[in-house]
Amino acid sequence: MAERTSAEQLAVGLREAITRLNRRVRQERPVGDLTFSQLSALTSLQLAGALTPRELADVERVQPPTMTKIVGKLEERGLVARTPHPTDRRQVILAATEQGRVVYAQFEKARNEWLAKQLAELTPDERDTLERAAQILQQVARA
Amino acid sequence: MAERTSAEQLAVGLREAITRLNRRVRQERPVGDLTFSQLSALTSLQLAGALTPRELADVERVQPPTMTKIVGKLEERGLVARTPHPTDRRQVILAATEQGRVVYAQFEKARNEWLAKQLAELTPDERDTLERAAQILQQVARA
DNA sequence: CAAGCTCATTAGCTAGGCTAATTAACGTGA
DNA sequence: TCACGTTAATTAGCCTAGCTAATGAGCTTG
Repeated sequence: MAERTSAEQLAVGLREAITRLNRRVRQERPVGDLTFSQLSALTSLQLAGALTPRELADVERVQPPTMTKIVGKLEERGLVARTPHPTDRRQVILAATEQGRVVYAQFEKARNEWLAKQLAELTPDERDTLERAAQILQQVARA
Repeated sequence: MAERTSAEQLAVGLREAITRLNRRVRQERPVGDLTFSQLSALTSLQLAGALTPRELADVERVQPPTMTKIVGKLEERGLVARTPHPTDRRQVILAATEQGRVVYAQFEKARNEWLAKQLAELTPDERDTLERAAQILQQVARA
C-alpha cells in the first residue's frame, strides 16, 4: 500500500515536472521553418537510420495518412528521401538526406542550448541525480 | 565516472528521456473528447484560479486569437465560464466551472495511471532517485 | 490464380496555430 | 473635455496536423 501511494504521488510530481520542462524546452524554438512534428519525425528517422512510412507512423504514434503529409513536407525541403523497398514494391524506404542530417543537428543544438545552460548551474551532485534519473526514465518510456 | 558527464551531454540524454516519456504519457488518452490543448488550458486555469484570455495565452505560450478558439470550445462544453472584469470592461475573467473541475480531475487521473503503474515496478531506490530528480527539474523549469 | 490482406496514398473533415484587421474601452495630455 | 494613442478581445483568413474512409497497387495463400 505504501509503495502504491508513493508511486502515484511520484507520478503526479514527475509528470508535472516533465510537462513543464518540455513546454519550456519546446518554446526555445530556433529560427527556421520546421514544425515540431516535422522535427520529431526527422529525429526518429535519424535515430532509426531508415524506416517505412508505416514504421515511422508507429514510432511517432500517428496514423499513416498523417505521416504521409509530414514526410511530404520534409521531402519538399529536401530533408528526407523516399527510395523503393528492395523486395516489396508496395513499401517505401524513408531516410534523412545529408541536408536533413545537417538541419537536424542545427535544430537539436539550439534546443539543447537552453537546457544545457540551466544544467550547468546545478551542483555536480544534482547533475548526477539527473543522470541516473534520465536512464531510468528512458527505461520507463520504452515499456 | 558518470559524474564527469558534461552539462551538454546530460542535456541531450535528459531531453531525449523527457520527450519520449512525454509522448508515451500523452498517448494514454482517456476516452473523451478533450484535446491536449484544451486540457492544458483547463489545467492552467485550474492552477491559477482565474485568468484573463491574455494571461492564459501567455501561460500557454500561444497568441490571443488561438486562446479565443480554445476557450470557445471549453465554454461550449460548459467547462469554463467567462465573466466580466470588475473594473475594466475590455477584459474578461475566465475560470473553470464546477463541471470543468470534475472533468479535469478525471483526465488527470487517467493520465497519471499509466505512469504510476510503471513507477510501481521500479525499485524503491530508483523511485527515490526520480523523486529527487523531479524536484530538481521543477526548479529548472521555473527558471 | 482468385480472394483477401497489407501498404501507401488521396479525399475530406476538425482542431489548433499564426498574422492582420476590427471593435470596444481605457487613459492621458493639451 | 475630448481627441488621440494604447490595450483587450475577437473576427477573418490562412496553413499545419491530426483523424477516418476510400482507393489502388502489390503481396500471399488456399
